[in-house]
Amino acid sequence: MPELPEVETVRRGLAPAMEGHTIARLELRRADLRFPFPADLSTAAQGRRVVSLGRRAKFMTIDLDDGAVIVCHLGMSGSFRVEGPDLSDQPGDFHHSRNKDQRHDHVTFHMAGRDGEPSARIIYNDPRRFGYIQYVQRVDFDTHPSFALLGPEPMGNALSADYLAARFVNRKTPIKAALLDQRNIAGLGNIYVCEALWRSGISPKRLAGSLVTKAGTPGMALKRLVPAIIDVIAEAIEAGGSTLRDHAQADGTLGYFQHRFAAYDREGEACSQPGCNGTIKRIVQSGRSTFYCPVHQR
DNA sequence: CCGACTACCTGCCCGC
DNA sequence: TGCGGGCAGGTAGTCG
Repeated sequence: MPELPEVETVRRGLAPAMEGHTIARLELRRADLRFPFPADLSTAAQGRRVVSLGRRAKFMTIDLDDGAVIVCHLGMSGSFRVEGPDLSDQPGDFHHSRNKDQRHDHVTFHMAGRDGEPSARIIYNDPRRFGYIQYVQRVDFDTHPSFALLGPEPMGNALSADYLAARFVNRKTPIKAALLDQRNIAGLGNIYVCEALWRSGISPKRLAGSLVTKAGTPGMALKRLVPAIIDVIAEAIEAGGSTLRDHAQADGTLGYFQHRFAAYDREGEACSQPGCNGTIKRIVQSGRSTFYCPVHQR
């Protein structure tokens, strides 16, 4: 699930329970996820106050009061939920997760408020364990190997048609793959790439370089693509936020908003682009499903 | 250097 | 009802 909008939704949902609170204990219930946990992570985090929750691309960042940052990537199946502080003791506790298999609860942040009393538990669940946690110093973040090569944020000032033209010129990879490459633009995943291409009427099979003119400037399609990316991400964050509020009340689980996508997972359905009589098709590119309309995406 | 493929892991859904 | 195959929102490593 987690692409940029989902991570942002998770960040917003966790902020009230973490920002300004102290990590009384960081419980690691296994030695690794995708990678081993950083050595001494629990010790380093214990007693630290969370200054702020942030996000870079699909990474959520937990800034601590000593200048360190705990960086979380949710992989394919990672999610967080908020419990407590003591609701699990209540009979018929509806806050207890009904949808998550607790065998896959791998990490728990035991939080405490300013008074030192337990305030909440932030639980990371990840069945496939493709997620991972890193521990870096804030001053090193931008030059850290894991983050230095990340492209611009879709919602940031650095993203422009001119920028993408410079990245895509002469590139022979399909635009679908180019947009999934986090070095070109950071935060998009399979769903939102499909959606942005559908909105901008660009075939996912088109080579990235074909969106750039001979003069090296953005072609018309590339000029459409940038606002399509910005809009679809902004709308997804908005939708995630609204659904998050509902879900937080239901069972405390964060980050699984449901959205009706225009192309993704709609194989065989009529294209909903006004005036288009196409049918959504599924193809495989680089081993991953692409959904698109062959009629209006050229 | 570039692009495609594979592996990592579990759960779920579908067809037989 | 059980079982095998395919597929899933991501990315790092390998291979040609």
